[in-house]
Amino acid sequence: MSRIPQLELARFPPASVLHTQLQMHHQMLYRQHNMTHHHHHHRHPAEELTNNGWLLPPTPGAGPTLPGNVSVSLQNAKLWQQFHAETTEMIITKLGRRMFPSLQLQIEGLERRGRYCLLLEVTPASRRRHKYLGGGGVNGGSVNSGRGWTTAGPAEPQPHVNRRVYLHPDSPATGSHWMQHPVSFNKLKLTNNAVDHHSNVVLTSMHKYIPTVWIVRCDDVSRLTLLFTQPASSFCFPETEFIAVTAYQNENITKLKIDNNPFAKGFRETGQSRCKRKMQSFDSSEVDEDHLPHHAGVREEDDEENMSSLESASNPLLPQVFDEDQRQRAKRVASESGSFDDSGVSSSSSLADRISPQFQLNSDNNRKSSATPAPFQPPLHRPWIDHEEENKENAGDDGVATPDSQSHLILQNRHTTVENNQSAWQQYHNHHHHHHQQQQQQYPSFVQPEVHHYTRDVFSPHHHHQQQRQHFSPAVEFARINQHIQNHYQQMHYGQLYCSQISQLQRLKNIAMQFNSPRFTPALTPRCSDLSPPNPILLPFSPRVNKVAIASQFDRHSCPPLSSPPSPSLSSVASIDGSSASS
Amino acid sequence: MSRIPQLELARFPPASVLHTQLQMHHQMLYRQHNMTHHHHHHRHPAEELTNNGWLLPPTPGAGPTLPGNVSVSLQNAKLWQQFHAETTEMIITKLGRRMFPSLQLQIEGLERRGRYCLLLEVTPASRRRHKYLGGGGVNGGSVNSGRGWTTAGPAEPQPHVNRRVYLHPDSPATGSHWMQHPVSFNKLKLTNNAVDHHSNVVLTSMHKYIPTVWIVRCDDVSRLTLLFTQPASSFCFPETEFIAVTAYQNENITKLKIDNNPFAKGFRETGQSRCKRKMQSFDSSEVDEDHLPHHAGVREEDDEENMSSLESASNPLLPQVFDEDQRQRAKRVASESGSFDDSGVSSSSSLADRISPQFQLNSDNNRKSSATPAPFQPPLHRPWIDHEEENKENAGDDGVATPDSQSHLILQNRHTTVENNQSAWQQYHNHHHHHHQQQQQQYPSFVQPEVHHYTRDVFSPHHHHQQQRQHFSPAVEFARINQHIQNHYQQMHYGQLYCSQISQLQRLKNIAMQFNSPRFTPALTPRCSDLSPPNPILLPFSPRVNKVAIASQFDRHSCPPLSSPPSPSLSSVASIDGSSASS
DNA sequence: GTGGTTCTCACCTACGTGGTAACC
DNA sequence: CTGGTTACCACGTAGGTGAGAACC
Repeated sequence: MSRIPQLELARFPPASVLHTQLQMHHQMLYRQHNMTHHHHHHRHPAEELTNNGWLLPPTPGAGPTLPGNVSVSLQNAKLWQQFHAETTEMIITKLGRRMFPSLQLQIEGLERRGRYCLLLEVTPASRRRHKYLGGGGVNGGSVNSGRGWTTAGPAEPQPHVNRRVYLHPDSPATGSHWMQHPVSFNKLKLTNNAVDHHSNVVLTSMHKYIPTVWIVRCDDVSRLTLLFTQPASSFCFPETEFIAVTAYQNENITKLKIDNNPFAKGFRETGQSRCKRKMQSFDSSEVDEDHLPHHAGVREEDDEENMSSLESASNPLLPQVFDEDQRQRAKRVASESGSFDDSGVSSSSSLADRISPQFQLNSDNNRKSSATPAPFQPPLHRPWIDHEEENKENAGDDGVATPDSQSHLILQNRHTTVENNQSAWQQYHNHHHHHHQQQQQQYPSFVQPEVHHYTRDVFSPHHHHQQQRQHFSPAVEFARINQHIQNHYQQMHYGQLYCSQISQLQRLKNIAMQFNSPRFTPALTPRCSDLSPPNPILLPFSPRVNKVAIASQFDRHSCPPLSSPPSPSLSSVASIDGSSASS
Repeated sequence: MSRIPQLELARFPPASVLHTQLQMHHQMLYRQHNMTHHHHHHRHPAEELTNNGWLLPPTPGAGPTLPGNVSVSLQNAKLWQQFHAETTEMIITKLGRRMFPSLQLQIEGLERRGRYCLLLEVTPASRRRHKYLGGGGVNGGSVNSGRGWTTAGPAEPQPHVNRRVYLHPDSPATGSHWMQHPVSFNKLKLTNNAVDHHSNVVLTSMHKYIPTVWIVRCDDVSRLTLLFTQPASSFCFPETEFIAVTAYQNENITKLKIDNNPFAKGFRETGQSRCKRKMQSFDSSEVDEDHLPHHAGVREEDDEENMSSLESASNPLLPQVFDEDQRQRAKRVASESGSFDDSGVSSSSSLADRISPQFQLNSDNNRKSSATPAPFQPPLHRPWIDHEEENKENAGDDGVATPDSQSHLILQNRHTTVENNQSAWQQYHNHHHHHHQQQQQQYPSFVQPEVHHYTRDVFSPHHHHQQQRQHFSPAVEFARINQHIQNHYQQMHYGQLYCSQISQLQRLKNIAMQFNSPRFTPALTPRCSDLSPPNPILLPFSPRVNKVAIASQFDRHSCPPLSSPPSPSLSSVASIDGSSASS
């Protein structure tokens, strides 16, 4: 671990700076939800700042008052930071693969009797395609110069938001429910199957993403038809950024996964696994298939992680050892049948604290070596991208941000017509032809008209890397979510989604269709994710697993100042305090 | 199978005859939901028939109009009938055990956009305790005279309704959702743990029950506080009656379970199970532990059932063999991760049709032999029962039916005070002392005041065995359900229940508490379940697995005539038609 | 000892892992 | 050929079975 830091390319996206303005813009959008077609073509939401409506309380009768402070903290932040130090990778498969470090959040500040929906949007975190260099180790040798992630050309068009969003199965639930115990998103699955019918999040391989959690208040069920008038907050944690891959590139990531994911215990070196992992292959890449002893430095890590793996060993006497409440509390973190996942991990971290603190507590030291991304790689030859770009302009996108625009968050509102979407879909179809991806028979049913309207987004990746930020979601955000849910509902069954939510969002969808789909498409900062700040922003993270991370204000009446949004480093520092930091 | 029919005691409970009156009574209750305390002390609901309010349409603005016809059919009726021919037994354990033939229902007639809750209440189906004679086979011999289920004394006090009710995890959902695919209750678990915290259904061993499905309309979420004003229908299927046991008594039941439940494949004789089952022990009960060859007659059954077991063998190529939609449809019946369960069984039935039709199609022929129950067994010495009966009267129960009253359905409304419930709880506590059941440390927390009000019922078993019947649930029915849900919600977590439901029912609970818990406690017909009719009422069942069973009208404005409720045999005959029979 | 309950076990389903090789 | 994707596999976790012994 301490041997390769300067080769790893851990990236810390700087936060988008005008998040507060976006927030205001959203609020204004909500006030204008008069079911009539209206369009905003402001390239800069700063134009909306003169609207002082956002300082007013909610429209009378629009719902109960908001809670004062809502804070979200990443329970398994330490584990995420370990992965982030190596540039997290997440496997995506056709049938869907879970994220291994799953988002496990401790939520505070909600109204106990209020009702909320929790959503996780996997937001594109880079405008660039990514590439791993020197992955296999063509020649044996401990130097491994040039290994790491670089960028390669512009990003491919991303699936629409409603294909990248996941509604927490408990939604909607009371604030008491969400705050009672950590909320786990471990059931979420990532896929690269564009026609996925399982409500999995559809991503593109070799692209960078960051999970974004949405908390949407939907308290008064009698007012669910006006759900988009309800406030919502979004939270994301920089250390949860990851690159979607179909096969692991960095073997250190593989090692971390094996040593921390209980489902991968079969590959741990402690156990009698059928085939020893291909780890420690940096000295001899062709002979490593045997049970070669490895260097002492690497063994240190193995030992500590093997120790941690013991933490999640199954104990058949558990039901007898613990009393009922304890069992439930333990199961609570594991989230139903979802394996120990990170709960075993969190305990493993505390165990490893005692054994090898330099790995657990000095992850920032390791992270100081993350550097040297190549901001402008020659783009790969992907003609469908160029083709896409051409037609994108033909589709009448009037709010698309320029590729290298500053980190302004731009609201984009288009006249979304069936024709436009059809052409976009056709391009998508061609794109798949280029990629030789499967052309499945479900595809025609997927292009049914109602799916048309909200299933394709012509490359407008969202990006809001700020912690401690909140804003209100526009109507179409939920219309897309609804579409996603609707697909899932009709295709899936007794699974993770529940019709209560569907029925509620169905109404919203109908309204939002009259709304004619204004878009929420903030532009990206130029290579926001490809340029790592010299000072790692994760440094101030607390060493404790619990109550690490992010806190956020959640009060409409006391929004942060518009003119001076906190810098990324500031918001990261605020996360040190653990809860309800006000900066 | 054809060798032992005269020894089996399959029972077919005659339907309660005054179900229609109960229906009217319920409707009247709904009109009186004025949030004030009001009490009905009518021992015979016939007194309510003069109230013509039930013929009126719903109170204006009380909700959308009802759908015309709602029909529910038992998808896996054939499997249930196989078990019912041997008197179905269900294992109950401390931690909860699934029902093996689980209720899998095809629902029709709902409004696609309407919202409904589905609940399963495991209703006591007998006033008697039950006992199996000659279970182990004390002496080897193929005669086995006297084997079978008999009754032994009165039933023990039953857990309260809210401990015997299970909310389908999908609730609430749209009619479209419920009708889109069969609804499976395979996640339901039965327990004998009176202090169960897992929302399992609490039953008493050696007692007879029948599952009752409730469909409750909760369409307008803005009116959920008046949920009990919404209409509800209940359906039950006589062949789903079962006796709760802690260990199987009838080895033929064991055989059926092993041969049809995929999770019990390890005990099938086809496979190389570690220990061959103790089946075919009727000729040599002490030597049967070995791999004895058995009679040809029995082998016929084994062959057909082993063949059927092949149907549910796992196919690793399934994702490739089926397309996406087919895979989902197949998984749909299996209900998420709930094993093949009866879906493999339904196919096995069709397979067995070709091989041994006399077992599949002529189950009524087998059933003609079910007979000779002992209607008046000398009651066992169970002093806590007598103690319970004594205090039951002291508790001020003015609406309790006499033990041998006719099959009138009696609505019981009591001044439910905390004192009364406390005494009832104390008796329950004593009862458990007598039985040497576990006194767990959760017990004190379970007796918290709010739990007090709705968790104890002083022996008022419900009984409505009619098919094709529908009635409206009173407020307290849902208050109890809500209590059940509330317990589950606080004790469980990411599991089967969802806070949407809890939040909605929480409001109802608060209202229902002002309502002061009127009770819905129809009396039982004398030995309704212990006396089998000479002609098996299951005879008219359709041989097809799909669309067998029950249909029911669901229209407030066209209720069945009051004076002449259909006889049990009539309603059973109506089930032949498969759908929307009008008796 | 009897009758019923509980615990443990081997065996199964279901599914989450990364490795591997085939595939394109 | 390269680089990325896919299918399959052994090996885990998690949990649903009845048998059988232990228990009361």
